[in-house]
Amino acid sequence: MAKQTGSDNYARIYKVVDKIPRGMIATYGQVADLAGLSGHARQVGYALHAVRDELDIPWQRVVNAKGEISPRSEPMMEGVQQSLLEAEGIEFDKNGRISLAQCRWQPRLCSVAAKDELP
DNA sequence: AAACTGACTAATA
DNA sequence: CTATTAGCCAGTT
Repeated sequence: MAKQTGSDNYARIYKVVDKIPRGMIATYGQVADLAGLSGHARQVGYALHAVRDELDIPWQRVVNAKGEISPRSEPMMEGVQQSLLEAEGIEFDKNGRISLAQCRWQPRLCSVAAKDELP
């Protein structure tokens, strides 16, 4: 088919992130994998940066592989993500780290159903 | 059009 | 634990 790149990948990422239940978190790599972009964790972060607040994407539920909030370019957002997560019931470690083993979203129960329309 | 940058991950030392 | 290397893709200059 014609050009199906760029925004198409973003759409999957938004879809997956939007599936993350409240009180849980997912890593960039995980989102990328669920979006069918396994290995493209970088794109996930990039897509989330472009999503802005215009959409209802819970970008705050996406953290890096260390279970910590990644340092972003905008210092004004510093601490905002953590506050949002805490408001959802996420617990942070003393180092501002989240217990992945405890809050990691495990898409194997019945979520993620939406599936993707691609092979 | 080429080069650079960026909300990443994983492996290796 | 830190440091380094490699891979990935899109947007900006």
